[in-house]
Amino acid sequence: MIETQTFPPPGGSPPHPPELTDENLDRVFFALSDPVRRAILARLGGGRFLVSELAEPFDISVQAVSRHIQVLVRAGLVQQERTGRISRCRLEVGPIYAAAVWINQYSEYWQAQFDSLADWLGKIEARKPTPGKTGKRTRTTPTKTGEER
Amino acid sequence: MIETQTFPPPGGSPPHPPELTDENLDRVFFALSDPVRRAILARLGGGRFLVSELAEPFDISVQAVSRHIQVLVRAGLVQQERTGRISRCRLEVGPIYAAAVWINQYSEYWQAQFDSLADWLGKIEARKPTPGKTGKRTRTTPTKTGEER
DNA sequence: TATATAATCAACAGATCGGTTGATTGTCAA
DNA sequence: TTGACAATCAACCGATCTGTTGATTATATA
Repeated sequence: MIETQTFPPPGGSPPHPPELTDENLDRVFFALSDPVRRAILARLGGGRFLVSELAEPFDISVQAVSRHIQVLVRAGLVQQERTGRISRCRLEVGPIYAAAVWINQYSEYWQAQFDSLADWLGKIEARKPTPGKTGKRTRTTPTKTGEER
Repeated sequence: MIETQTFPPPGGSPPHPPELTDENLDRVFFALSDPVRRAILARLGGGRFLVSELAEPFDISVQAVSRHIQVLVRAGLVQQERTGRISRCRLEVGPIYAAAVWINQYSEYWQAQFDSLADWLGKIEARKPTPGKTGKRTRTTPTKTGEER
């Protein structure tokens, strides 16, 4: 049996990028796996927003967006500051940074095939829009009862 | 309403890192959100493995692992070569690269707080183990019926 | 040929996800 | 005080997720 491995962050070092525990990675990657949540993060890249403001672009209820935000909060990707009846949300990039660290474990494998990330990022810099927005919810993970057999 | 945005890859450019469509990102991030699947990817970093070999370290059935692998295949992270009754699995890093590209959209936000990714990666280089292994399945996304109220 | 093996398919169970509507809580303002 | 508003809670529904066991398919092999 493979044992749990927590991949500790380096000694004293920067502020505090979250630890790369399995649980943290689960929550972060899961939070990123939904287009609505990614769109919310993209909005939050531009500053702070109320829940109602974040909900406005979507066709779903405010309650549904509120729960998406809670998923982001549990993943550490969003922090909420409650003042009175309003709740202002802001982006917290630490977990994204942690995810980047995890992903870059595989950079050695793609270096053979692709440009270094920096190179490709440099190439797309020119046409770079604001971070990814999204559209309708179209369930993307196929149904369990197989379709390609 | 925010419209779907596909963030096309640059002109001719490298081999073919998968497009950053919402659907692709959904599948890739979802595939990465499970510790068993991440452990399988880590194993596959070391070469090609049979399904039965990949299943061996886990406490779950071969069938369950087979379905995890199918999730990885649908995300484009694993390719299977069937020869006879055996199916050899290998890592495909294109989608991980694509995920890295998406994540690096946020690098501008973490540059203020943290080291550049390259810097931190350099720091942990010394203690770098093989990519993340995992342990038991402990559902990490909490139950819907709220706990913090 | 008969049998063991690799892998998947199929059906099921229990938990979770993502949406809904309605109620509740708490704050602001007329 | 009363009412509007921001946000969450709560219960529900249908679909999906992850595991199970048993059957099936297809290939090796004794």
